[in-house]
Amino acid sequence: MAATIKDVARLAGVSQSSVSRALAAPERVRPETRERVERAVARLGYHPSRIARGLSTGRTGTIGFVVPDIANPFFPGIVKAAQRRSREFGLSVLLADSDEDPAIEMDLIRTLTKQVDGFVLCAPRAGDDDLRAVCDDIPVVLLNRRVGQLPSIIFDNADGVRQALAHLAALGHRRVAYVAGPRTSWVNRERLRAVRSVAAAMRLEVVEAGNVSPDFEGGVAGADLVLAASVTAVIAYNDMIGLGLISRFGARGVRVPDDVSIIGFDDIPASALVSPALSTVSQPKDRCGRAGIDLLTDLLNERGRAGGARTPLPTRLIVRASTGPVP
Amino acid sequence: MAATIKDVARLAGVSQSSVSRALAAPERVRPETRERVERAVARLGYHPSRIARGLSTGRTGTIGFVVPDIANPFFPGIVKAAQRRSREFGLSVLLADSDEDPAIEMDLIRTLTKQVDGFVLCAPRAGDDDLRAVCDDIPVVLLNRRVGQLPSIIFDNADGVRQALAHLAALGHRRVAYVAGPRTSWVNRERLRAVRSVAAAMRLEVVEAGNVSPDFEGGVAGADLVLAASVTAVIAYNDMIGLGLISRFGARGVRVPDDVSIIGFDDIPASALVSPALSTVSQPKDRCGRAGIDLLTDLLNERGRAGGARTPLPTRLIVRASTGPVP
DNA sequence: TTGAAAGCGGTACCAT
DNA sequence: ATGGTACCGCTTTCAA
Repeated sequence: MAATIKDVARLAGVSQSSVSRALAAPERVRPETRERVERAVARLGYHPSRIARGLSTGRTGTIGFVVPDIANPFFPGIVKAAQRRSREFGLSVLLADSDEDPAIEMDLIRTLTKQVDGFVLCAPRAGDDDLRAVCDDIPVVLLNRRVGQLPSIIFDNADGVRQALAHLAALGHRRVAYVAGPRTSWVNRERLRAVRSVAAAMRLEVVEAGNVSPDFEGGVAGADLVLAASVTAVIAYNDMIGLGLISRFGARGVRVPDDVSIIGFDDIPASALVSPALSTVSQPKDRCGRAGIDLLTDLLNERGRAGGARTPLPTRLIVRASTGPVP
Repeated sequence: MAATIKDVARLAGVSQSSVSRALAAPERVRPETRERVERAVARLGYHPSRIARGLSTGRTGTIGFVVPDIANPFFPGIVKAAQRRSREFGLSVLLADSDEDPAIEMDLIRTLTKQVDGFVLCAPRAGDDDLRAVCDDIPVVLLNRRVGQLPSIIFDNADGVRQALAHLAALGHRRVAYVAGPRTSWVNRERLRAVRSVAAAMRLEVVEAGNVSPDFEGGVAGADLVLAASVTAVIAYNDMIGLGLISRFGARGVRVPDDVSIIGFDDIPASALVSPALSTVSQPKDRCGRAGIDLLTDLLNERGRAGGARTPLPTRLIVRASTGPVP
C-alpha cells in the first residue's frame, strides 16, 4: 500500500525522526540528509498521512464550514471563496449543510468537532446560547451573524438599507413595504430594524409584510400582501423573494417598475437574468468567505483572540430595471 | 480538554478494551458493564475521536466529493442529496471545488486521498488516464462521466436528446441548431453524438454552433452564431447557455418562441423564473447524488465490485414557454 | 545533527 | 466477558 514514513526512512537510510524533520523543518537537518530524504520521498511518492499527523499534533488541517442550504444561491459564492483561501493555507474544507434546521446544525457541529481545527458557521440558525457553547470548545467564526463578542464577519446591512431607501426616495417614493424573511433570521431582524430607523429619518412611511419564507414561493405569497398595502415600492428580505414578487406582480397585471418598484438583497445570479432585472443590494461574498478563513486561521494561531469587533463589509446597491420613478 | 477513552474506562472502572467494545459491539459485553460504560460516557460527554479511530482502522468515515464549480447551479442539488445520504450512513463529506481546472482537480484528489475513504467525482474534468490512476489507489465513483468500466452514475443523455428533438419535430421544426459546450466535457460529447444520430433518424437537419463556454455569456455569444444559421429551434448544451440565448435573442428583437424555440439541459432553478421560461431536459439530481453515495459505500464494503454498468438515470423533458410551433 | 522512544486516542487480537 | 498489549503513522522530547 501507500508508503509510510518508515519506508522513506529505510530507503533514505536515516531515522523516522530525520525524515519528519527534513520535511517539517528542512533547516534543521544537514543538506545531505535532506537530499537523501527528498529523493526517497520522490521515489516512493510519499505523502504524509494527515490523520496520523493530526493524532499527534492535535491539528487536522481541516476546517468545518456549515451552511444552512448550499442550494440557496447566496451561499456558493461564499463557500467558493472560503475554499480557495483555505487551499492557499493548505487547509481542507469539510462542508456541511444543515438543511435550515437548527437541530441538525448543532448535531453536525458536535460530530465534526473532533475532526476539524475550527468552524466557520455561515448564517447559523442555532440559538445564541448554543453558539456560545460551541465557541468554548473550539475556535469558531460566525458569518452573517453576530452573537455578543464572538468573532464574526458581517455585512453592513444598515447601510445597504440606507442606499436602497435613498434610491427610492430620490425616485419620489414615500410609502414603502418591507417583505420580511424568517423571524428566526438574525439578518432579517437587522434589516427590519434598519428599515424602520432609516425610513423614520427620511420621513418615509413603512409597511411591514410577512414574514414569508425566504424563497420564490415566499415572494409570490408576499406579493399579494404588498398589493393590499397600496405602496409604490417594496424592499424584499432577499432576492429570491424579490423574484417571486416580480413573477406574481406580472401574473396579476401589476407592472414593474411602472406600478411598483422592487429592491432585493444578495445579488444572486438569477437577479440579473430575469426581466425586469431585479435591483438589489449586493454584498461582497468573496470577501466574506475569505475574511472568514483569515479570521479563523488567526484564531487557530492564537493571534488577535478578541476579533469580535470587525467592521462590517460594505454593501452596494445595484440599480436595475425593477426600480423606477413613483407612478 | 475533551474526554478520552481512558477517562471513560477509569470512571467506569473497566478497561479501555471494554469501553471500545461496549460502544462498537454492545452485545459482546455484559449488560451491567455496558451500562456502567454508558453512564460514564454520558457524564463525560465523551465522543470518540474519529481521527484516532481512523488511524487504527484505516477508515476515516469521510468521503471526498469533488465538483468543478459549486457556484454552477447544477451541482448544489447533487451535493445536497449526497450530503443527506452520507449523514444517514454516518459519513462526513469533504467537499472540494476544482474551479473547472483539471490540474487543481488532480491536486485536490492527491492531497485528500490520505484523508478520505473514497471519492465521488462529480463531472470530473481530468483525463481518462488520470482518473483510472486514482481508481487504483482508492475507491472512486464517477458522476456524470463514464470512463471504461469504472463505477459511475450517469444520466440518460441520449434519451433526453430524443425527447427534446421529438418535441421540436412534433411542433413542426425541421432545422435545429445545437449550441455546444466545452469540447473537453464528456457530457457535451455525449449530447452532441445523440443529437446527430437522433436527428438523422428523425430526418431533421442539424447545425452545430459553438463550442461556447457553458455559462450565460456563452449563450449570449452562441445566439449570434445561431441567428446566422437560420434555424427555427435550438438545443443548448445546458440551461445557462439557454438563458444567455433567450437574453440575447430578446436584445436582437428575435421573439422566443415565436421566431425560435429553445431547449436547455439541467433544469436549473433560474430556468423556471425567466420569461419566457426555458424548456429543459431535467435530470434527477437528488437520485444521482444518493446513488453516488450508495455505490461508493458498496465499494467500501467490497460488495458489488464490478458496479461499472449501472443503467443511466432517466431524464425528462419539461416543456415551458420557450418552445412553440414552427414559425 | 541525529536516533531512540514515548505518546496521540483508538482498535483488535490474544490470553485469561 | 474481560483485560493486557501491540500496533496505526507521525511528531516531539531527550540523549547521545
